[in-house]
Amino acid sequence: MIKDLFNCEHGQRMTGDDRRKQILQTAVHLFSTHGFSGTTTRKIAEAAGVSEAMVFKHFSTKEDLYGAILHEKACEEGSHRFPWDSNEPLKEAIKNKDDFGVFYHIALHAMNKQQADVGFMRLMFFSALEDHDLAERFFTEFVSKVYDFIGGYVAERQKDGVMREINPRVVVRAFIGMILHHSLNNILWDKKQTLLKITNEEAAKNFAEIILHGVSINDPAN
Amino acid sequence: MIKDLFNCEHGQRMTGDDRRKQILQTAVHLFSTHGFSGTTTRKIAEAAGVSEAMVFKHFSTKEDLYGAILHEKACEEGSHRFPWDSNEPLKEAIKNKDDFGVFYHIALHAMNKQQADVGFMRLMFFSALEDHDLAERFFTEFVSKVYDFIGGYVAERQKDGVMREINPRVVVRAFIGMILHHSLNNILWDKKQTLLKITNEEAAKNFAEIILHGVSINDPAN
DNA sequence: GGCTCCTAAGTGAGTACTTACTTACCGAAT
DNA sequence: ATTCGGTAAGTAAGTACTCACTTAGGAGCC
Repeated sequence: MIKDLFNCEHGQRMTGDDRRKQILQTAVHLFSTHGFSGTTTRKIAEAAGVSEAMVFKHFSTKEDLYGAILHEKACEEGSHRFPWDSNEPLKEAIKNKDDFGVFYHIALHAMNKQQADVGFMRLMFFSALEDHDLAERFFTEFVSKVYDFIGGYVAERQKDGVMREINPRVVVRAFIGMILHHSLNNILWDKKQTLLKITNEEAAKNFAEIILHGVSINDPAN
Repeated sequence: MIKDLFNCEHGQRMTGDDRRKQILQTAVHLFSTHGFSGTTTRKIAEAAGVSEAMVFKHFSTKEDLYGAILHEKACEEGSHRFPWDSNEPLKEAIKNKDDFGVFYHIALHAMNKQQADVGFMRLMFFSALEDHDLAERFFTEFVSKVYDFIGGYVAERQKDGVMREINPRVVVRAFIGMILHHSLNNILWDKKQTLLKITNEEAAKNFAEIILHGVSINDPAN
Protein backbone atom coordinates (compact mmCIF):
# COMPACT_ATOMS: atom_id res chain seq x y z
CA MET A 1 0.00 0.00 0.00
CA ILE A 2 2.38 2.68 -1.14
CA LYS A 3 -0.46 4.69 -2.58
CA ASP A 4 -1.42 7.36 -0.11
CA LEU A 5 -5.15 7.63 0.44
CA PHE A 6 -6.75 7.43 -2.98
CA ASN A 7 -3.94 8.59 -5.25
CA CYS A 8 -6.56 9.11 -7.90
CA GLU A 9 -6.95 11.61 -10.56
CA HIS A 10 -10.68 11.13 -10.88
CA GLY A 11 -11.55 8.26 -13.18
CA GLN A 12 -8.53 6.18 -12.22
CA ARG A 13 -9.18 2.58 -11.39
CA MET A 14 -9.22 1.73 -7.72
CA THR A 15 -9.59 -1.41 -5.71
CA GLY A 16 -13.12 -2.04 -4.51
CA ASP A 17 -12.18 -1.28 -0.94
CA ASP A 18 -10.54 2.02 -1.75
CA ARG A 19 -13.44 3.09 -3.90
CA ARG A 20 -15.86 2.12 -1.19
CA LYS A 21 -13.98 4.22 1.32
CA GLN A 22 -13.78 7.12 -1.06
CA ILE A 23 -17.51 7.06 -1.78
CA LEU A 24 -18.19 6.87 1.92
CA GLN A 25 -15.97 9.82 2.62
CA THR A 26 -17.57 11.84 -0.14
CA ALA A 27 -21.00 10.95 1.18
CA VAL A 28 -20.10 11.99 4.71
CA HIS A 29 -19.24 15.43 3.43
CA LEU A 30 -22.42 15.81 1.42
CA PHE A 31 -24.79 14.37 4.04
CA SER A 32 -23.22 16.58 6.67
CA THR A 33 -23.66 19.72 4.59
CA HIS A 34 -27.11 19.05 3.09
CA GLY A 35 -28.70 16.37 5.24
CA PHE A 36 -30.13 13.07 4.11
CA SER A 37 -32.98 14.22 1.91
CA GLY A 38 -30.97 17.18 0.67
CA THR A 39 -28.27 14.90 -0.74
CA THR A 40 -28.83 12.95 -3.97
CA THR A 41 -27.07 9.77 -5.00
CA ARG A 42 -26.24 11.52 -8.26
CA LYS A 43 -24.34 14.26 -6.44
CA ILE A 44 -22.47 11.70 -4.38
CA ALA A 45 -21.44 9.82 -7.52
CA GLU A 46 -20.41 13.02 -9.29
CA ALA A 47 -18.37 14.22 -6.33
CA ALA A 48 -16.68 10.83 -6.09
CA GLY A 49 -15.95 10.88 -9.82
CA VAL A 50 -17.82 7.69 -10.63
CA SER A 51 -21.17 6.75 -12.10
CA GLU A 52 -24.21 6.36 -9.92
CA ALA A 53 -24.17 2.63 -10.58
CA MET A 54 -20.89 2.35 -8.66
CA VAL A 55 -22.51 3.86 -5.59
CA PHE A 56 -25.19 1.19 -5.74
CA LYS A 57 -22.63 -1.54 -6.34
CA HIS A 58 -21.10 -0.73 -2.97
CA PHE A 59 -24.21 0.27 -1.06
CA SER A 60 -27.48 -1.35 -1.95
CA THR A 61 -29.62 1.65 -1.04
CA LYS A 62 -29.13 5.27 -0.09
CA GLU A 63 -30.37 4.42 3.38
CA ASP A 64 -27.73 1.69 3.51
CA LEU A 65 -24.98 4.15 2.62
CA TYR A 66 -26.18 6.47 5.34
CA GLY A 67 -26.21 3.57 7.76
CA ALA A 68 -22.63 2.68 6.83
CA ILE A 69 -21.56 6.23 7.59
CA LEU A 70 -23.22 6.16 10.95
CA HIS A 71 -21.56 2.85 11.71
CA GLU A 72 -18.15 4.04 10.62
CA LYS A 73 -18.46 7.29 12.53
CA ALA A 74 -19.67 5.46 15.59
CA CYS A 75 -16.73 3.03 15.47
CA GLU A 76 -14.25 5.79 14.79
CA GLU A 77 -15.72 7.60 17.76
CA GLY A 78 -15.56 4.40 19.73
CA SER A 79 -11.91 3.84 18.88
CA HIS A 80 -10.94 7.26 20.09
CA ARG A 81 -12.62 6.11 23.26
CA PHE A 82 -13.47 8.49 26.00
CA PRO A 83 -11.32 11.48 26.82
CA TRP A 84 -10.55 10.08 30.26
CA ASP A 85 -9.03 7.02 28.58
CA SER A 86 -6.85 8.79 26.07
CA ASN A 87 -6.13 12.31 27.29
CA GLU A 88 -3.01 12.18 29.47
CA PRO A 89 -3.25 15.56 31.20
CA LEU A 90 -6.87 14.74 32.04
CA LYS A 91 -5.95 11.34 33.47
CA GLU A 92 -3.27 13.00 35.54
CA ALA A 93 -5.71 15.63 36.84
CA ILE A 94 -8.25 12.97 37.78
CA LYS A 95 -5.64 10.98 39.64
CA ASN A 96 -4.58 14.05 41.61
CA LYS A 97 -8.14 15.20 42.21
CA ASP A 98 -7.12 18.47 40.60
CA ASP A 99 -10.67 19.71 40.07
CA PHE A 100 -9.71 22.63 37.87
CA GLY A 101 -7.55 20.39 35.73
CA VAL A 102 -10.35 17.87 35.34
CA PHE A 103 -12.91 20.40 34.16
CA TYR A 104 -10.39 22.34 32.10
CA HIS A 105 -9.15 19.34 30.17
CA ILE A 106 -12.59 17.87 29.63
CA ALA A 107 -13.80 21.18 28.21
CA LEU A 108 -10.73 21.75 26.07
CA HIS A 109 -10.69 18.20 24.74
CA ALA A 110 -14.39 18.32 23.86
CA MET A 111 -14.31 21.72 22.17
CA ASN A 112 -11.21 20.93 20.15
CA LYS A 113 -12.69 17.67 19.00
CA GLN A 114 -16.09 19.14 18.16
CA GLN A 115 -14.63 22.01 16.20
CA ALA A 116 -12.14 19.77 14.40
CA ASP A 117 -14.88 17.51 13.09
CA VAL A 118 -17.59 19.93 12.04
CA GLY A 119 -18.93 17.28 9.67
CA PHE A 120 -19.59 14.93 12.54
CA MET A 121 -21.40 17.59 14.53
CA ARG A 122 -23.58 18.55 11.59
CA LEU A 123 -24.29 14.88 10.88
CA MET A 124 -25.36 14.45 14.49
CA PHE A 125 -27.77 17.35 14.34
CA PHE A 126 -29.21 16.39 10.98
CA SER A 127 -29.61 12.86 12.22
CA ALA A 128 -31.39 14.00 15.36
CA LEU A 129 -33.70 16.35 13.47
CA GLU A 130 -34.43 13.90 10.66
CA ASP A 131 -34.92 11.16 13.21
CA HIS A 132 -32.34 8.70 11.97
CA ASP A 133 -30.67 6.74 14.68
CA LEU A 134 -27.08 7.96 14.70
CA ALA A 135 -28.00 10.60 17.21
CA GLU A 136 -29.78 8.09 19.40
CA ARG A 137 -26.89 5.61 19.34
CA PHE A 138 -24.32 8.29 19.96
CA PHE A 139 -26.46 9.43 22.81
CA THR A 140 -26.82 6.10 24.57
CA GLU A 141 -23.28 4.92 23.83
CA PHE A 142 -21.36 8.11 24.43
CA VAL A 143 -23.26 10.97 26.02
CA SER A 144 -24.80 8.91 28.78
CA LYS A 145 -21.34 7.57 29.68
CA VAL A 146 -20.08 11.13 29.88
CA TYR A 147 -22.91 11.96 32.27
CA ASP A 148 -22.00 8.92 34.34
CA PHE A 149 -18.33 9.77 34.42
CA ILE A 150 -18.46 13.48 35.17
CA GLY A 151 -21.45 13.01 37.42
CA GLY A 152 -19.52 10.32 39.26
CA TYR A 153 -16.54 12.59 39.72
CA VAL A 154 -18.73 15.34 41.13
CA ALA A 155 -20.45 12.90 43.50
CA GLU A 156 -17.05 11.75 44.72
CA ARG A 157 -15.91 15.28 45.38
CA GLN A 158 -19.14 15.94 47.24
CA LYS A 159 -18.32 13.02 49.52
CA ASP A 160 -14.85 14.51 49.93
CA GLY A 161 -16.61 17.59 51.21
CA VAL A 162 -15.26 20.03 48.64
CA MET A 163 -18.37 20.36 46.50
CA ARG A 164 -21.75 21.44 47.78
CA GLU A 165 -24.96 19.46 47.74
CA ILE A 166 -26.50 19.58 44.27
CA ASN A 167 -27.68 16.93 41.81
CA PRO A 168 -24.41 15.98 40.05
CA ARG A 169 -26.24 15.51 36.75
CA VAL A 170 -27.41 19.11 36.85
CA VAL A 171 -23.77 20.10 37.13
CA VAL A 172 -22.96 17.95 34.11
CA ARG A 173 -25.84 19.46 32.16
CA ALA A 174 -24.66 22.95 32.96
CA PHE A 175 -21.03 22.21 32.13
CA ILE A 176 -21.64 20.35 28.88
CA GLY A 177 -24.07 23.12 27.98
CA MET A 178 -21.32 25.72 28.13
CA ILE A 179 -19.00 23.57 26.03
CA LEU A 180 -21.56 22.63 23.40
CA HIS A 181 -22.93 26.14 23.14
CA HIS A 182 -19.46 27.51 22.53
CA SER A 183 -18.78 24.94 19.82
CA LEU A 184 -22.17 25.50 18.19
CA ASN A 185 -21.48 29.20 17.97
CA ASN A 186 -18.07 28.62 16.44
CA ILE A 187 -19.18 26.10 13.85
CA LEU A 188 -22.77 27.01 13.08
CA TRP A 189 -24.17 30.36 14.16
CA ASP A 190 -21.29 32.73 14.66
CA LYS A 191 -18.42 31.40 12.60
CA LYS A 192 -16.84 34.85 12.46
CA GLN A 193 -16.99 35.05 16.23
CA THR A 194 -18.64 38.46 16.27
CA LEU A 195 -20.29 37.80 19.63
CA LEU A 196 -17.27 36.39 21.39
CA LYS A 197 -13.79 35.79 20.09
CA ILE A 198 -11.73 33.67 22.44
CA THR A 199 -9.60 30.60 22.06
CA ASN A 200 -10.80 27.23 23.24
CA GLU A 201 -8.10 27.39 25.92
CA GLU A 202 -9.49 30.62 27.31
CA ALA A 203 -13.04 29.32 27.08
CA ALA A 204 -12.09 26.08 28.83
CA LYS A 205 -10.34 28.02 31.59
CA ASN A 206 -13.32 30.29 32.15
CA PHE A 207 -15.90 27.52 31.99
CA ALA A 208 -13.91 25.39 34.41
CA GLU A 209 -13.65 28.30 36.82
CA ILE A 210 -17.34 29.09 36.61
CA ILE A 211 -18.44 25.51 37.20
CA LEU A 212 -15.89 25.06 39.99
CA HIS A 213 -16.83 28.21 41.88
CA GLY A 214 -20.42 27.39 41.01
CA VAL A 215 -20.44 24.12 42.90
CA SER A 216 -17.79 24.85 45.48
CA ILE A 217 -18.72 24.29 49.12
CA ASN A 218 -17.53 27.80 49.89
CA ASP A 219 -20.88 29.51 49.96
CA PRO A 220 -20.67 33.27 49.46
CA ALA A 221 -23.73 33.87 51.68
CA ASN A 222 -25.31 36.39 49.32
CA MET B 1 -66.13 36.85 11.80
CA ILE B 2 -67.93 34.51 14.16
CA LYS B 3 -66.09 31.55 12.71
CA ASP B 4 -63.30 30.60 15.08
CA LEU B 5 -59.98 29.87 13.42
CA PHE B 6 -60.68 27.68 10.40
CA ASN B 7 -63.97 26.12 11.39
CA CYS B 8 -63.46 23.76 8.52
CA GLU B 9 -64.26 20.20 8.04
CA HIS B 10 -61.65 19.57 5.37
CA GLY B 11 -62.86 20.44 1.92
CA GLN B 12 -65.01 23.36 3.10
CA ARG B 13 -64.55 26.61 1.33
CA MET B 14 -62.52 29.25 3.14
CA THR B 15 -61.67 32.88 2.56
CA GLY B 16 -58.33 33.37 0.84
CA ASP B 17 -56.79 34.77 3.99
CA ASP B 18 -57.89 31.90 6.16
CA ARG B 19 -56.69 29.34 3.64
CA ARG B 20 -53.37 31.11 3.34
CA LYS B 21 -52.92 31.03 7.09
CA GLN B 22 -53.93 27.40 7.24
CA ILE B 23 -51.46 26.38 4.53
CA LEU B 24 -48.76 28.35 6.28
CA GLN B 25 -49.51 26.68 9.59
CA THR B 26 -49.49 23.25 7.98
CA ALA B 27 -46.22 24.03 6.26
CA VAL B 28 -44.59 25.18 9.50
CA HIS B 29 -45.36 21.84 11.02
CA LEU B 30 -44.01 19.85 8.08
CA PHE B 31 -40.90 21.96 7.50
CA SER B 32 -40.09 21.82 11.20
CA THR B 33 -40.38 18.05 11.32
CA HIS B 34 -38.75 17.13 7.98
CA GLY B 35 -36.73 20.16 6.92
CA PHE B 36 -36.97 22.05 3.66
CA SER B 37 -35.88 19.38 1.21
CA GLY B 38 -37.60 16.66 3.20
CA THR B 39 -40.98 18.34 2.77
CA THR B 40 -42.85 18.18 -0.55
CA THR B 41 -45.45 20.62 -1.79
CA ARG B 42 -47.70 17.63 -2.36
CA LYS B 43 -47.54 16.65 1.31
CA ILE B 44 -48.26 20.21 2.36
CA ALA B 45 -51.31 20.34 0.09
CA GLU B 46 -52.56 16.95 1.30
CA ALA B 47 -52.11 17.90 4.94
CA ALA B 48 -53.97 21.15 4.34
CA GLY B 49 -56.73 19.29 2.55
CA VAL B 50 -56.41 21.17 -0.73
CA SER B 51 -54.91 20.56 -4.14
CA GLU B 52 -51.29 21.42 -4.83
CA ALA B 53 -52.46 24.20 -7.13
CA MET B 54 -53.89 26.04 -4.12
CA VAL B 55 -50.51 26.07 -2.44
CA PHE B 56 -49.04 27.73 -5.52
CA LYS B 57 -51.93 30.18 -5.76
CA HIS B 58 -50.93 31.54 -2.36
CA PHE B 59 -47.16 31.12 -2.56
CA SER B 60 -45.48 31.39 -5.92
CA THR B 61 -42.69 28.94 -5.09
CA LYS B 62 -41.80 26.51 -2.35
CA GLU B 63 -38.90 28.78 -1.43
CA ASP B 64 -41.41 31.63 -1.18
CA LEU B 65 -43.59 29.66 1.22
CA TYR B 66 -40.56 28.91 3.36
CA GLY B 67 -39.65 32.57 3.30
CA ALA B 68 -43.16 33.53 4.42
CA ILE B 69 -42.84 31.18 7.37
CA LEU B 70 -39.53 32.66 8.39
CA HIS B 71 -40.99 36.14 8.12
CA GLU B 72 -44.05 35.26 10.14
CA LYS B 73 -42.05 33.47 12.81
CA ALA B 74 -39.62 36.35 13.01
CA CYS B 75 -42.42 38.89 13.44
CA GLU B 76 -44.23 36.74 15.95
CA GLU B 77 -40.95 36.46 17.82
CA GLY B 78 -40.49 40.19 17.48
CA SER B 79 -43.92 40.94 18.89
CA HIS B 80 -43.22 38.89 21.98
CA ARG B 81 -40.25 41.19 22.36
CA PHE B 82 -37.49 40.47 24.81
CA PRO B 83 -38.08 38.82 28.16
CA TRP B 84 -36.87 41.91 30.01
CA ASP B 85 -39.64 43.90 28.32
CA SER B 86 -42.52 41.53 29.01
CA ASN B 87 -41.67 39.36 32.01
CA GLU B 88 -42.79 41.19 35.15
CA PRO B 89 -40.89 39.18 37.80
CA LEU B 90 -37.75 39.61 35.71
CA LYS B 91 -38.25 43.37 35.41
CA GLU B 92 -38.75 43.55 39.14
CA ALA B 93 -35.57 41.54 39.80
CA ILE B 94 -33.56 43.78 37.49
CA LYS B 95 -34.82 46.89 39.20
CA ASN B 96 -33.86 45.51 42.60
CA LYS B 97 -30.53 44.17 41.41
CA ASP B 98 -31.66 40.80 42.70
CA ASP B 99 -29.00 38.81 40.88
CA PHE B 100 -30.50 35.42 41.61
CA GLY B 101 -33.91 36.62 40.47
CA VAL B 102 -32.47 37.99 37.25
CA PHE B 103 -30.71 34.79 36.26
CA TYR B 104 -33.53 32.59 37.51
CA HIS B 105 -36.24 34.36 35.55
CA ILE B 106 -34.19 34.65 32.38
CA ALA B 107 -33.48 30.93 32.48
CA LEU B 108 -37.03 29.94 33.31
CA HIS B 109 -38.54 32.24 30.70
CA ALA B 110 -36.20 30.98 27.99
CA MET B 111 -36.61 27.29 28.74
CA ASN B 112 -40.40 27.50 28.97
CA LYS B 113 -40.57 29.35 25.70
CA GLN B 114 -38.16 27.05 23.89
CA GLN B 115 -39.92 23.92 25.05
CA ALA B 116 -43.37 25.35 24.30
CA ASP B 117 -42.49 26.02 20.67
CA VAL B 118 -40.57 22.95 19.64
CA GLY B 119 -41.45 23.65 16.03
CA PHE B 120 -39.66 26.98 16.15
CA MET B 121 -36.54 25.45 17.65
CA ARG B 122 -36.45 22.70 15.05
CA LEU B 123 -37.03 25.24 12.30
CA MET B 124 -34.12 27.27 13.63
CA PHE B 125 -31.78 24.31 13.59
CA PHE B 126 -32.88 23.10 10.18
CA SER B 127 -32.50 26.60 8.88
CA ALA B 128 -29.01 26.95 10.32
CA LEU B 129 -27.90 23.57 8.99
CA GLU B 130 -29.50 24.02 5.58
CA ASP B 131 -28.12 27.54 5.42
CA HIS B 132 -31.34 29.43 4.97
CA ASP B 133 -31.39 32.80 6.60
CA LEU B 134 -33.92 32.47 9.43
CA ALA B 135 -31.17 31.39 11.75
CA GLU B 136 -28.96 34.27 10.73
CA ARG B 137 -31.69 36.85 11.15
CA PHE B 138 -32.80 35.44 14.46
CA PHE B 139 -29.20 35.54 15.50
CA THR B 140 -28.50 39.16 14.65
CA GLU B 141 -31.92 40.45 15.72
CA PHE B 142 -32.42 38.48 18.90
CA VAL B 143 -29.45 36.54 20.19
CA SER B 144 -26.97 39.39 19.89
CA LYS B 145 -29.37 41.61 21.85
CA VAL B 146 -29.54 38.99 24.55
CA TYR B 147 -25.75 38.97 24.74
CA ASP B 148 -25.79 42.75 25.01
CA PHE B 149 -28.40 42.79 27.71
CA ILE B 150 -27.15 40.03 29.98
CA GLY B 151 -23.55 41.01 29.32
CA GLY B 152 -24.45 44.58 30.24
CA TYR B 153 -26.05 43.48 33.48
CA VAL B 154 -22.97 41.47 34.42
CA ALA B 155 -20.67 44.40 33.60
CA GLU B 156 -22.78 46.65 35.81
CA ARG B 157 -22.60 44.22 38.71
CA GLN B 158 -18.85 44.00 38.23
CA LYS B 159 -18.66 47.77 38.62
CA ASP B 160 -20.81 47.39 41.73
CA GLY B 161 -18.09 45.13 43.04
CA VAL B 162 -20.23 42.02 43.50
CA MET B 163 -19.03 40.06 40.49
CA ARG B 164 -15.45 39.15 39.79
CA GLU B 165 -13.36 40.18 36.82
CA ILE B 166 -14.26 38.04 33.82
CA ASN B 167 -15.34 38.77 30.26
CA PRO B 168 -19.11 39.30 30.66
CA ARG B 169 -19.77 37.67 27.30
CA VAL B 170 -18.12 34.48 28.49
CA VAL B 171 -20.57 34.48 31.37
CA VAL B 172 -23.43 34.90 28.90
CA ARG B 173 -22.11 32.08 26.76
CA ALA B 174 -21.87 29.79 29.74
CA PHE B 175 -25.30 30.69 31.04
CA ILE B 176 -27.16 30.46 27.73
CA GLY B 177 -25.30 27.22 27.13
CA MET B 178 -26.83 25.65 30.21
CA ILE B 179 -30.31 26.82 29.23
CA LEU B 180 -30.10 25.77 25.60
CA HIS B 181 -28.53 22.44 26.41
CA HIS B 182 -31.31 21.65 28.83
CA SER B 183 -33.96 22.54 26.27
CA LEU B 184 -32.23 20.58 23.52
CA ASN B 185 -32.18 17.50 25.69
CA ASN B 186 -35.84 17.85 26.52
CA ILE B 187 -37.04 18.42 22.97
CA LEU B 188 -34.55 16.57 20.81
CA TRP B 189 -32.17 14.06 22.35
CA ASP B 190 -33.65 12.89 25.60
CA LYS B 191 -37.37 13.50 25.39
CA LYS B 192 -38.02 10.84 28.01
CA GLN B 193 -35.58 12.58 30.32
CA THR B 194 -33.63 9.42 31.11
CA LEU B 195 -30.46 11.38 31.83
CA LEU B 196 -31.99 14.04 34.01
CA LYS B 197 -35.59 14.54 34.97
CA ILE B 198 -36.16 17.90 36.58
CA THR B 199 -38.64 20.70 36.07
CA ASN B 200 -37.64 23.89 34.34
CA GLU B 201 -38.07 25.65 37.68
CA GLU B 202 -35.54 23.38 39.35
CA ALA B 203 -33.19 23.68 36.40
CA ALA B 204 -33.47 27.46 36.39
CA LYS B 205 -32.79 27.60 40.13
CA ASN B 206 -29.71 25.39 39.84
CA PHE B 207 -28.34 27.14 36.77
CA ALA B 208 -28.84 30.54 38.37
CA GLU B 209 -27.02 29.38 41.49
CA ILE B 210 -24.15 27.91 39.53
CA ILE B 211 -23.62 30.99 37.41
CA LEU B 212 -24.00 33.28 40.42
CA HIS B 213 -21.53 31.42 42.62
CA GLY B 214 -19.42 30.98 39.50
CA VAL B 215 -18.89 34.68 38.97
CA SER B 216 -19.23 35.87 42.54
CA ILE B 217 -16.42 38.02 43.91
CA ASN B 218 -16.18 35.67 46.86
CA ASP B 219 -13.21 33.64 45.72
CA PRO B 220 -12.98 30.27 47.44
CA ALA B 221 -9.18 30.10 46.98
CA ASN B 222 -9.75 26.42 46.29
C1' DG C 1 -87.83 35.24 -0.19
C1' DG C 2 -85.84 33.90 -5.04
C1' DC C 3 -83.08 35.16 -9.35
C1' DT C 4 -78.80 36.43 -11.90
C1' DC C 5 -74.07 37.77 -12.16
C1' DC C 6 -69.45 37.74 -11.07
C1' DT C 7 -65.53 37.22 -8.27
C1' DA C 8 -62.52 34.21 -6.23
C1' DA C 9 -61.85 29.53 -4.12
C1' DG C 10 -60.75 25.33 -5.82
C1' DT C 11 -59.32 21.31 -8.93
C1' DG C 12 -57.62 17.37 -12.42
C1' DA C 13 -54.65 16.49 -15.40
C1' DG C 14 -51.05 17.77 -17.16
C1' DT C 15 -45.47 19.55 -18.00
C1' DA C 16 -40.52 19.15 -17.79
C1' DC C 17 -37.39 17.46 -14.92
C1' DT C 18 -35.19 14.74 -10.97
C1' DT C 19 -35.16 10.89 -7.98
C1' DA C 20 -33.43 6.22 -6.36
C1' DC C 21 -32.25 2.27 -8.35
C1' DT C 22 -31.32 -1.47 -12.50
C1' DT C 23 -29.65 -3.77 -16.48
C1' DA C 24 -26.61 -5.03 -20.04
C1' DC C 25 -22.47 -4.53 -21.38
C1' DC C 26 -17.10 -3.05 -21.56
C1' DG C 27 -12.09 -3.53 -20.78
C1' DA C 28 -7.97 -3.75 -17.79
C1' DA C 29 -5.45 -6.85 -14.90
C1' DT C 30 -4.47 -11.01 -12.53
C1' DA D 1 -10.36 -16.39 -19.75
C1' DT D 2 -12.22 -14.94 -15.93
C1' DT D 3 -12.79 -11.67 -12.53
C1' DC D 4 -14.10 -7.31 -11.18
C1' DG D 5 -13.86 -2.11 -11.49
C1' DG D 6 -16.47 0.59 -14.20
C1' DT D 7 -20.18 2.79 -17.34
C1' DA D 8 -24.18 4.25 -20.57
C1' DA D 9 -28.53 4.09 -20.87
C1' DG D 10 -32.22 2.93 -19.06
C1' DT D 11 -37.05 2.69 -15.63
C1' DA D 12 -40.84 3.90 -12.68
C1' DA D 13 -42.03 6.87 -9.38
C1' DG D 14 -41.65 11.51 -7.59
C1' DT D 15 -40.60 16.49 -7.86
C1' DA D 16 -41.99 21.59 -8.33
C1' DC D 17 -44.98 24.04 -10.82
C1' DT D 18 -48.93 25.32 -14.59
C1' DC D 19 -53.25 25.76 -16.91
C1' DA D 20 -57.74 25.28 -18.55
C1' DC D 21 -61.51 24.75 -16.26
C1' DT D 22 -65.43 24.23 -12.48
C1' DT D 23 -67.98 25.70 -8.75
C1' DA D 24 -69.38 28.10 -4.22
C1' DG D 25 -71.39 31.93 -2.36
C1' DG D 26 -71.99 36.89 -1.59
C1' DA D 27 -73.90 41.50 -3.70
C1' DG D 28 -77.44 43.50 -5.95
C1' DC D 29 -81.74 43.49 -7.94
C1' DC D 30 -86.67 42.17 -8.18
